[in-house]
Amino acid sequence: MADVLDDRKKRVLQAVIDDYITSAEPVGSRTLARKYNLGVSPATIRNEMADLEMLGYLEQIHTSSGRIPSSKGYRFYVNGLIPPTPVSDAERARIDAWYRERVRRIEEVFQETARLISQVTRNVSLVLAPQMTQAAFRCLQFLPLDDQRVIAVLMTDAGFVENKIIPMPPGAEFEDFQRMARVINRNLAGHTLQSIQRHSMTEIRDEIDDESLYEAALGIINRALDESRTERLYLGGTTEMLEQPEFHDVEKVRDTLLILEKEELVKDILHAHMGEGLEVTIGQENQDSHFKDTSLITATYHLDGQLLGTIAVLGPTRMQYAKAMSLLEFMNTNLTRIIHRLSR
Amino acid sequence: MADVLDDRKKRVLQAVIDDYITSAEPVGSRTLARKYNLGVSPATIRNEMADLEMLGYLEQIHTSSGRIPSSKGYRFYVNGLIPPTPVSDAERARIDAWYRERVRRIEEVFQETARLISQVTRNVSLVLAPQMTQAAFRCLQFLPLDDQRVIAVLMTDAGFVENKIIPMPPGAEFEDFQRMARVINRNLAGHTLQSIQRHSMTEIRDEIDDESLYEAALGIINRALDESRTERLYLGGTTEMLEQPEFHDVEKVRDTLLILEKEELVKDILHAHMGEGLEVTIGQENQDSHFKDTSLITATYHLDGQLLGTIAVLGPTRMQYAKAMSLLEFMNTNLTRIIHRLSR
DNA sequence: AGTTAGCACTCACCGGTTAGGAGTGCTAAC
DNA sequence: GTTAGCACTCCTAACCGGTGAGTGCTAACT
Repeated sequence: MADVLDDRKKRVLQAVIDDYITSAEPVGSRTLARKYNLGVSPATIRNEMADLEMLGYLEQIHTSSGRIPSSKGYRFYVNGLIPPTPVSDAERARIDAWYRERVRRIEEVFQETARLISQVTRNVSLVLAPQMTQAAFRCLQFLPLDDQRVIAVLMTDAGFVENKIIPMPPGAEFEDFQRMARVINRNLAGHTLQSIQRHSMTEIRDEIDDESLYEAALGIINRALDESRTERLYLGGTTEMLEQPEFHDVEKVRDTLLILEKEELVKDILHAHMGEGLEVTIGQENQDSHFKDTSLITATYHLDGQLLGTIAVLGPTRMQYAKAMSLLEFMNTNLTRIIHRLSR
Repeated sequence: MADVLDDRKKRVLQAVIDDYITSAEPVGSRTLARKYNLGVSPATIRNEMADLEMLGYLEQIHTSSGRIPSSKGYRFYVNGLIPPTPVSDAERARIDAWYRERVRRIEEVFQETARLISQVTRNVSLVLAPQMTQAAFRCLQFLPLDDQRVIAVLMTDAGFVENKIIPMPPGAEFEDFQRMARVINRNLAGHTLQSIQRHSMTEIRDEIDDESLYEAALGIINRALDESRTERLYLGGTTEMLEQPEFHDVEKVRDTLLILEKEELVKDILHAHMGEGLEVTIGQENQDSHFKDTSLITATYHLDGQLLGTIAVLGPTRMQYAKAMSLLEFMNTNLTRIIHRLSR
């Protein structure tokens, strides 16, 4: 593998990619010579570009059109050529303001994060809220609503609260609910929601005499479990997407949106990329055939070392990688901070 | 005003609209004669169409293209010509199944209703969830979370529950919160959220000695008030929209989506149409210039005679009015039922 | 009088052709 | 190794004539 590009080839490749990312047009030797002072003539650049194409870093739609970067080209760019683009102070301020202004409750964080990312990157963003299965059961309490109903409130360690209105079984007293709460709390406290399965529940069943009471408690716990099992996916920026010339064709837009609507599919894809920190998947590298000409940048974030979720940007392979990557990296740490602030 | 169309003119107008609604193509005299047995020759129909154009019910893009209905034409159609299209049993079943399968909690009703409407009508749907200002305060309760935090739970009559985690002020005991809850509940029970203003709150303030305790209680009540004041808007079917030939141009799609993203604007428009039952606004009739070639069908629904919200369909003027109208009418009554079922 | 057939006319919508331009690869000179 | 020159490719936009759907008008028919 002669994958060691000499310095000038790197400079040319970088110039091609930088230019194509902003212009979305195939870029030719003349343009490069004019806009980027590479110190050589168009003819020389042509030779270099021919070499780069031979090596697979560039592609040509047809003879006599400029070159565009291939997936391999972008890959090389992302791995080494990418210019450092820290999130500017202005942008940090904007992000802070955004959260301060819009996010009141923990549930809103994810949707707003999605909006924010798509606004800044002008691309579709995906936010996978953390699964709660690792969260610990803290306690279950009942509150009297009226003579026929009680409200069950379930809390987890991470500060998430779930509530449900339960009709009181005939003949039952509020006292009964409180007794049951004590039994349940004694048995389940500290367990992760995941580990609370039929197993622990049957033990509790034995302790509770009234069948319908037990059913009611089971209801809320199952609901909390459901909630914890189904991680939520938030999308943003489907409008931003339309600004990209790649999506000037309605067919493409529709295809992409239809995919994005298949929540399970999208979740699976994001799961596949869940790992340490930032991951960039470029065009061809995508397993899913629908994403062969889009790139996906994912970043996994942690909450209290256990819960984890993913934030991502999806866009055409011609994407502002530098900007998107640094933004995700920044949001990654930021998100943890925001959530902590809110759950206090 | 010679707006009294003779019977044949009505039949021709209806045929033109019916055909255009399904085909999206300007419709000519020959087509009409072939597909709808009007009992006359194309030439006669041509004369009738010329008359209808003169009267403003039809329009022509250019000489020698068929005619398309004008706003006035649609208006006449909606007011009198529209064929009765009750929601079919199959569709009712589908709707029922949809709710049963997807809606677990009251908060989900609105989003799912939006999805459902857009699925059936293949157009954008809008659902304005009811304002809670008319809901009555029922009670506020506190639950211990740990030694530093309590959970405040606020309930309203309609069965909506709001919760917030509150850090315990230093030196305060859980007992203090319970005492405060009693004071608050005594003072506010039965009041509508709207009527709970600084007025009633100052009275409470006098009864509560600890400043920071009072602040905490104020926090949750204000939050509930905020929640009740900001009605939520749910959108559905932005993907469906793309299927309509009217939106085969990305520019149009983007324009429309950008408008729809301006939540306040959309809410205002919906408010303007809040009234009794079904309202249809066609193309030109829309105040907002952005909607000059779209139609909006709105339906106001009531909850317990007080809370009210709106469900709506937004689409090109060429829209299946009959279907959309009957669907909204059906959903209108259905929604009330579903919400009642859930809040029990 | 109302209806219909016939006909000339309009105009969007093709398929094919052409001119222009951007860009390349190659060759030969520097 | 670099560059100027040049022939070549191929996309794009504009032009053009034929086709067809549809109209309006007129004259004939019932």
